[in-house]
Amino acid sequence: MSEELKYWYLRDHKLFWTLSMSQVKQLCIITGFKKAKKGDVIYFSSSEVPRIFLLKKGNIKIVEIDEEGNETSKDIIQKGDLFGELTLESDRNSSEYAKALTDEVIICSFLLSDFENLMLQNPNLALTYTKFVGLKMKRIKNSYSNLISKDAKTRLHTFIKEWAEKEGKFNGNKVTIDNYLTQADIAQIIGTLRQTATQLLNEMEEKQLIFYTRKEILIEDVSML
Amino acid sequence: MSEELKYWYLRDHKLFWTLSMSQVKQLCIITGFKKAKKGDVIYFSSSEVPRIFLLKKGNIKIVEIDEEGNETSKDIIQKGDLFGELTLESDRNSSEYAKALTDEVIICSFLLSDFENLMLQNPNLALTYTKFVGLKMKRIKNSYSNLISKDAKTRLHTFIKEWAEKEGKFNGNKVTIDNYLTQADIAQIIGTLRQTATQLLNEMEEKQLIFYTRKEILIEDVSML
DNA sequence: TTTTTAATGTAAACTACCCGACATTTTTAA
DNA sequence: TTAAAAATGTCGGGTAGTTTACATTAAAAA
Repeated sequence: MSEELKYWYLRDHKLFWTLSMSQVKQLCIITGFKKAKKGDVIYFSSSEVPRIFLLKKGNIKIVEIDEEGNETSKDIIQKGDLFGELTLESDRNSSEYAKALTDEVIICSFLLSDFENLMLQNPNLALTYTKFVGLKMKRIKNSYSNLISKDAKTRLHTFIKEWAEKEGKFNGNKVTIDNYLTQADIAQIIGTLRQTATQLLNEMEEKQLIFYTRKEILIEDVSML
Repeated sequence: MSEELKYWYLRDHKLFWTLSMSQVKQLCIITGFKKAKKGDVIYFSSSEVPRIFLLKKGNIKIVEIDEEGNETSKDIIQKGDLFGELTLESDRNSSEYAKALTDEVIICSFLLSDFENLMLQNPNLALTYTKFVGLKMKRIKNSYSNLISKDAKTRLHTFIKEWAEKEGKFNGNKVTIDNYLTQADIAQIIGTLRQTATQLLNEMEEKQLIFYTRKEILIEDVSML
């Protein structure tokens, strides 16, 4: 991949707007790129040096495995999101990996240490980055309080509504979402069983609220959710 | 309060170690202090300018009120913790306030804008702060995934164990925690009903795992939780 | 195309937890 | 010291959601 292209991959991300061209190029030098297809597993919290990743295209999910080998979806990462050692602390004893959810996934990454150096040289970047992490935290907190106070149906409705707002193609009140998640994925996100999610989705379909296929989700009227 | 005292209040916090004396004093000039007694309500996300708060002494909880007037504990803040507009973005439409949980609470605060300026002047502070926020996010994420995958009993055990590790006085395997939470508070933190929490706590007491009073919690053997 | 694997659909038994209701104890305020 | 308020204890009845188990359908792989 050409240096120029790398440059633009980073440059058009909000986080790096405050940087000068030469500073972005400095990051570019140490930047890695990865392409992946649907289903591919991407390791990132491996034995290598800690990195920060930036999802340029497609969608991935972060999966964690516990001692017994059970997989749990920890997070869904969307285009433009950062992931990896966001806390700027490497975390040895976590066994996470990423899995591509869409056909073409492009991830670029840079070394944590290089990023830190750049932040030291450019405090504005640190500020922007903190706001970035902060926003993410706010979102997590939000779904957190959703989880403890609302029932599964409400959680599903909220999730679909948010998904639609983030990625849906609007057409009046109708929205089409490109569905790259399985019902098992959705279930994990809203914190319930796959069977419960299936049941609820079918219930919504009966009520003509949505039309679910493996390729896309059609919402008749977002305001009804 | 003397300028000198203010200085030390800030100075002994990890976050400000990298700052020179004059820089801390710069923050001090615009710093506010508040003392509160148990039960006192402290407003912070009010109509004023956005601030960052630092809890110097005691414990407080962050409470949110929804449209119907229901109170929910959102967070427990411990000595040394930062709270407020951590995301560096002011959040207008949230109606949160803090409530003192312990007898003597000391909070100091500074303006978000002043803090930002200081971060721009001192990249090291920016980096430290970023790590601080990142750590907080990691903790939240952790309890989040606890909430969806574990049952109430496990959640309670995990909570008490973490609490003990953070604040308990160890004596071999025995730990004493200064108990400033009501069972209702604990219930909200672990995302269950007050009655359920009471039941589980009594169950633990029957099994001689803990001894619960309103003043303190005695854990016979932390490794048993 | 056929085979294999993954995703979705369905349903009964079971249970952890919620919900309401009230009693008792402790703390705070009068 | 007494009255009021807050915190804790206890107990069923109800149910949302889990668990287990298997059937059907769609998508990859052979």
